[in-house]
Amino acid sequence: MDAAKVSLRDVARHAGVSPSTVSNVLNGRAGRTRPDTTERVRRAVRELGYAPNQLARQLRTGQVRTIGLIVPSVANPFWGFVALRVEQAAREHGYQVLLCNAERDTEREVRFAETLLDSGVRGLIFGSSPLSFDHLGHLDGRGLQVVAFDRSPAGVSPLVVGSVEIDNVLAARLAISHLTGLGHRRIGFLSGPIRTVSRRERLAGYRHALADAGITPDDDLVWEGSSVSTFGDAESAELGRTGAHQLLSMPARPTALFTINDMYALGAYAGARDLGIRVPDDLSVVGFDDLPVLAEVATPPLTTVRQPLPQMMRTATAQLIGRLEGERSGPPDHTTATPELVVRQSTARRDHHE
Amino acid sequence: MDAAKVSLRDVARHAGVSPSTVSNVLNGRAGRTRPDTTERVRRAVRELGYAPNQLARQLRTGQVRTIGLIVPSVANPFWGFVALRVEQAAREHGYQVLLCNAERDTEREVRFAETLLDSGVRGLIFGSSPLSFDHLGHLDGRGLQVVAFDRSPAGVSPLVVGSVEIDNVLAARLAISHLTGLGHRRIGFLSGPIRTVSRRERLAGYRHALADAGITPDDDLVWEGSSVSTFGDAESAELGRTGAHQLLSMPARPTALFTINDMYALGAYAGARDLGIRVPDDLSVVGFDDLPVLAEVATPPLTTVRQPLPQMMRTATAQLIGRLEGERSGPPDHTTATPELVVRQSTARRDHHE
DNA sequence: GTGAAAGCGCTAACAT
DNA sequence: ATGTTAGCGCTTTCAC
Repeated sequence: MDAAKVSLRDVARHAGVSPSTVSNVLNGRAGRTRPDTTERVRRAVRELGYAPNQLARQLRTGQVRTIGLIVPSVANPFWGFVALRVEQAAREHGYQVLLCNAERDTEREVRFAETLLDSGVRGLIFGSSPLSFDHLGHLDGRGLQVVAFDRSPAGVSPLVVGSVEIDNVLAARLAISHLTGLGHRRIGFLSGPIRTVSRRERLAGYRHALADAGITPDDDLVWEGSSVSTFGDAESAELGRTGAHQLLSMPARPTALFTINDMYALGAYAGARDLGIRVPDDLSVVGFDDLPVLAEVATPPLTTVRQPLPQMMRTATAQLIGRLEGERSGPPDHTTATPELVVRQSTARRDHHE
Repeated sequence: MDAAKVSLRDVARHAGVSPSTVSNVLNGRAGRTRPDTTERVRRAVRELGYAPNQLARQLRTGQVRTIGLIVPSVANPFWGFVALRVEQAAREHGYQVLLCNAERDTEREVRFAETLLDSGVRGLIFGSSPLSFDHLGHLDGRGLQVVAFDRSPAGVSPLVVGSVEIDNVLAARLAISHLTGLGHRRIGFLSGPIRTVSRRERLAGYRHALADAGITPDDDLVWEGSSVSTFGDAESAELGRTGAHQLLSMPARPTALFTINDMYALGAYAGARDLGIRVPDDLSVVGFDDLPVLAEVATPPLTTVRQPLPQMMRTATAQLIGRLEGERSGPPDHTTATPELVVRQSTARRDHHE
């Protein structure tokens, strides 16, 4: 009854068969054994409460049904949702997910990758972070396969077997043309360090869209906060607030703000409030991500750009597992999803109040 | 250079020594080897880019420097912060953390526990969830050790070697007496399913504090939402909104709301707004958790009860690892931390506007 | 101070 | 249809 240390051998003895038979029965290769033997083994397993030692199994087979998910910050609910989706998809393939919180720190990314590799994990999904995968270059040749999410495969590391992202340029255009359509001409761009591909692209999209509307981009309106804290994206909101303070204290202050994610937008709300500036009456705000519920319950409900997360994560996971199981090979798979603007109540016509 | 499949034997050969010597050098048992041998081995390791196979090591030693953290919902940033802290503390002891998202589902908890056990993990930290640990009873005897956070060890399972929680009764009293002190007499209690010890205790504290203020608790003011969605705590905010709708539509509606966590509070904000009820002018709201930044940037900034998370998680982690390493034994360790009320701007005097 | 040998629990050829 | 055997990569007595 006590499952303390029953090994496969114990089961074999108890059932009066050899270890290999037990192994065969347990690994679906029934049919290879006579029904009654199979039954005897099954019963022994049950009676002894046998649970296979995965360590031994994995050591022997070299197969580990686990993938790693490396995210920039578990404190940002966005990544919580990403994790949720990946885990869900992985489970459908019989895989487990190891969630690693890298805090946007390259060194930590490397350590995670190494540790996982050492314990047999061969597949990793990376959430957006540094520009390239150069820091993982030395891991090449160890069988590692990487799928990038929201992080272009630009570095073209041989490790990268796939990528999933949205069209960030388009996403930014969506946001900006919504704003210009409402008559805004001085639109701020609020972001943390622009060191990821996705952030670069969003900035590019912002500039293009402005130009398209006949507005000359003004770099003074681009605020790039630099993080100091080691505590990740709680900080996002904080940065959004600080950025808003600065941008809104300019002589010719912006009438609208486009933020790099919803946490920044929420922070910007607070920043505006601090200065007695009302959203959306005096200031329009567009966020990014459409954080489930949070964006909706915010005061006022946040207009934001949504990424189709569920499909994206499903795709990323399937790509990775496909590679791991050798069903897929050849050049990397790249998927680009289409963003969508969700208009709520944080944006209003500029002339509204003038 | 290629770290593909260098094993300890390869290193030994390369250095002209035996495997055991390499093992000794690598496991700190230097001093047992002559300095020059040690050096030779070290060089070989470097030259070959050797990385020990943890699977093999763990199989042999039975030691796995990994603990599991089971949380009810990674989509609630609160648990993200918990994870952050646990991981931080664990790292200081040289341990890794496996983050498991149980979605408040007992079956998933069991599966996680079993899977981890099968891969050698012996220590688990459980975030609040069901009332007891009965569902894990069958795992007894497999060497599992559990520390409960925000989840009383009431079930007194032999698995539980420690627990860390705040004084939830006191926490609720803090919130309620703040409110009664402001003149509120009809105070709603907004929660999801009251199936955890901590939620029960908060409800008890709410009732006591009311009684202390000479108010007869009215059960119509206790709203216990039932979750349906499988998507965890994004739902919290949703439930908060729904609950607020109901409570605020009563003939004699409450003038204040105490919510089971900050996500509910944010949801309640939205619910009130939907009905044209202003916070804090027409309705005071007190949350729970003090979600970093989110509570602060909310509109209005949220008055809430704070748990001293960093210390609590540090304690929980240390307790668990202490047990795993056999430094600690005997009866379970219980720690109760003291909550603190953070007053911001979501609460106001009741007579304010009457 | 160093090496030889056994074995952790499992699987997979290869017999029988 | 089942059993025998070898070995995944490591650690650890126990000899030398």
